[in-house]
Amino acid sequence: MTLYADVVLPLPLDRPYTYSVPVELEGRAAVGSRVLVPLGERRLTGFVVGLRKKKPRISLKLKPVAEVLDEKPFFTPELLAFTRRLSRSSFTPWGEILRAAVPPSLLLRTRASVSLTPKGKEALEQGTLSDEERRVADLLEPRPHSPLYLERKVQAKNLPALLARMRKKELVIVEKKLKLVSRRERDELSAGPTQLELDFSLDEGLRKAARAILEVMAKKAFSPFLLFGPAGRREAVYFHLIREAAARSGRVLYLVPEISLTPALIEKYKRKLGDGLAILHSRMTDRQRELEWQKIKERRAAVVIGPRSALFAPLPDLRLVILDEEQDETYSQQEGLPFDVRKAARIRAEEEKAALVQGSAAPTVESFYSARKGRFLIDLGRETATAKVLLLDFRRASGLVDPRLKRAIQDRLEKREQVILFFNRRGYASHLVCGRCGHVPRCDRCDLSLAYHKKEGKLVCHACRRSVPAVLNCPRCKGRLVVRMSAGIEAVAEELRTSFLGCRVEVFAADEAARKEKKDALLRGFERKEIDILVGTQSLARQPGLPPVTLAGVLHPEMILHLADFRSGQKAFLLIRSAFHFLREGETSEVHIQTSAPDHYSIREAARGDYLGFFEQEIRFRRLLDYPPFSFLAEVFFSGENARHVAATARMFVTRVKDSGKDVQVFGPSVASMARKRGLFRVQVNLKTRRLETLNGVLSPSLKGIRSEKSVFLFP
DNA sequence: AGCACGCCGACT
DNA sequence: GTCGGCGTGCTC
Repeated sequence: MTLYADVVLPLPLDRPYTYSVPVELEGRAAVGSRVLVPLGERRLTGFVVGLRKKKPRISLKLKPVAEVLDEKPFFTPELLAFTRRLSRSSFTPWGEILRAAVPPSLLLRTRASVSLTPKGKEALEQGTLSDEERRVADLLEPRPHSPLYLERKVQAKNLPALLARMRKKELVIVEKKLKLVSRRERDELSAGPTQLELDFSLDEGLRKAARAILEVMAKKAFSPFLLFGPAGRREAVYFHLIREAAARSGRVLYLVPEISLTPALIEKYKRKLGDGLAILHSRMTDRQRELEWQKIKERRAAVVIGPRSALFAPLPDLRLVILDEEQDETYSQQEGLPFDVRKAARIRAEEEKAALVQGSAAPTVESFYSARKGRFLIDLGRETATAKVLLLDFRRASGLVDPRLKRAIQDRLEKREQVILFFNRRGYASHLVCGRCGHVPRCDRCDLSLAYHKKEGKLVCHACRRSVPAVLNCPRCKGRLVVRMSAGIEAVAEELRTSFLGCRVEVFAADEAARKEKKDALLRGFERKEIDILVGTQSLARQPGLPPVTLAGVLHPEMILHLADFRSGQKAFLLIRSAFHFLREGETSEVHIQTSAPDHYSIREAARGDYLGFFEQEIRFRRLLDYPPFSFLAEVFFSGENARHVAATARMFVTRVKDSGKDVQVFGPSVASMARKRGLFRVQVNLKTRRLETLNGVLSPSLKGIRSEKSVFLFP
């Protein structure tokens, strides 16, 4: 009786393919194995997700598995189940999730290689080739290349077709060669018990907080927790839990935002955790990643620290998943596969029957709400605030920077201290507007109004970063374009330079910092005290390793409140709180918040450092307007290069949702506010319901068969 | 993802 | 008339 294997391939396919298992491989093929299988002309690595004796009903003659690549299953059943559920919940094919989970070097596959035939060589010498053919032949004359390489090098519009023609004429041959795994000798490292040298003191309060979590870990059951409190105390609890887990040979996955994984932090963790620590992050080379994987699989790591990608760490016997800085926005809106790290961490913990410990000093409102309701909130207390906070009511002030803030800056400058100011708008003035017809120049790709950068005399699209020289006259009516004054960081910098002559002021924005050298130069300059005042957008707030200052200013955080986003209150709160992270410890440090909405609770409570105060009012607002967590919201994004195509897809999706007859409110489609990548059109559709089941019931069928790039984010 | 097939406009 | 653009569909 033949054995059949259901294999998930690392491609955007919606179901596994079935292969027969040759008798000689039967003993080695297991659920979770990597296998090399034929697909069309290619051979590639797939993952066995099921084995069965019965032949499936498809009438195809099944191809055999070519090779089993592992002695022991590559994925544990838990990890496999996790990726399957993640695939379902993120509407991403399982194979794509698996591909993202694995170091690329572990996915062998055939690679096409194009080489010139003797006949082709002859034709090249005799000059009987067409222009395009000759360019290809020139490249192939010294040695074969991959079609991809040719694609990059040859300026041909349709290279595959060109190659097909050349192949027909026998000018070239295309071979599929298997990229071999470099069977390096295994680094013979002792796989003995991992030694963690952990000795952390934990006061009685924290010890008590950790006890509930330890109980769950001992039972090997899933249970969520939210550690609410300052970073230092959270970390103390984490390390206590890690030590306890290690003592029972349990393993820990420790997720942090990408940004906070700085070399300094990695060093700190290494000091604390020693050899038993594995690190996974995006800047590693394939080889490094592979080595860390090996280490984790071979049980030589007790703790894995990393962002997003560490979610897939192949830890055996996982007892604890830590998700620190739970509120961090990059957990949901990062590049790559469209899933929310918070949701994914929960699924992983559920499948592994591990404890899930989320930590934050200012959790997302949804998370805090459910933690309190579900009684898994652990309050670690507040930090005693040392900094002085001033809320500057800007409604009657003039200029860009409040006179009171200016006096404070003056004071700091005299003491030779540095200042950081945050202002969440780039450039000089936001846009140009025609004085006659009211036309505003917009980006023809993103449809956003173009920002006017006075210094460079350019109009810049803040979504796709394209810029065009600023023009003086309206392209429509030839009327004169005037600057609509709404200042950005450049204007602020200019005002400060005027006010404080000889003062060194620099601006820091994501586009400004696009060139890494420039970004580094700015940061180093600030470190060396060559810059007195740094004015930056939100991207500066995400910059690790700046030297602490004694005065930080936040200008107009209320601008965030105008965003069409139900989380804007939380975002404003977090922006203000992020300024506090740049302060030097001590009573002389100050934060000034200059705002025209000093009475808004997000701003007032952020100034007071009162998360609970903020939460109570925000949750009231959410309930009033029926936003998450009191309703269920799906934000669906469609993107692609072809605007018409993207729009048509979105419209079809909306039609399907409306035709479903389900009780769902539909908002959109509308142009998404920010393009993630250059030149990609993004269209957004929001759905709102009272019941989660309704949302799930309508999303899958409505997205069925939509192959263009899409992402779905669910709230809460 | 690759890759083949098959259908319409512009040029050897 | 062919070339060559790209939308559509298939791969166990």
